[in-house]
Amino acid sequence: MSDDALDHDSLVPLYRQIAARLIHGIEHGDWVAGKRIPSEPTLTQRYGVARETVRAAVRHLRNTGYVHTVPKRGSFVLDRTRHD
Amino acid sequence: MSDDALDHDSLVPLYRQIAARLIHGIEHGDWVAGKRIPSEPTLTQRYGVARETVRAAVRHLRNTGYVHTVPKRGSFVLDRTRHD
DNA sequence: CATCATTTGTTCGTATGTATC
DNA sequence: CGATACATACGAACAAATGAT
Repeated sequence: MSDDALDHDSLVPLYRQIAARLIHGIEHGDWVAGKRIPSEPTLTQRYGVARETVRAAVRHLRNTGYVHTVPKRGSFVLDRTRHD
Repeated sequence: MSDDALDHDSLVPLYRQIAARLIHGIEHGDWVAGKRIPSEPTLTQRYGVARETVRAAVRHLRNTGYVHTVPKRGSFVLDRTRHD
């Protein structure tokens, strides 16, 4: 499930690569609407990057309407059915 | 209160323009001795510049004795009354 | 009710690479 | 070349709310 290693030499920033994997996972149904995506520490460890990088990725998901973040709770997948 | 947009075409570097605004704010009493000036992220957003640029501005304030910076806490206005 | 682990928020320090003037 | 500026990324530390036990 998109668990290939990140390409540290790519022109695509790490945070974008991670965002792409998360989006893929969401659209693939790994996490459905209302469910929480992995926490920052979890993603940090999974991808072997700094927390800031993970946060940038999640921020991207938030900005693109894939998730909403609840402080101290996590980021939850949004229902995109009405976002066409 | 010095909230005009920065002049990206000026001969005066952006970090100096930001420093000037901060100094103006300090001397104007926006932040008194002991109080913290806005954080780097806040200033970054407020002025629409890179963090490095903000850091250069704050470094200038530090070098000129306006503030002292505490790692992970912020930059605090110094009491300049006895610096004549 | 108290305690503890989890989780996101915030903040400064540092480094690298790129681009421009 | 040096100064300025942006983007990305890692590190470290503490705060504060939440939820489970």
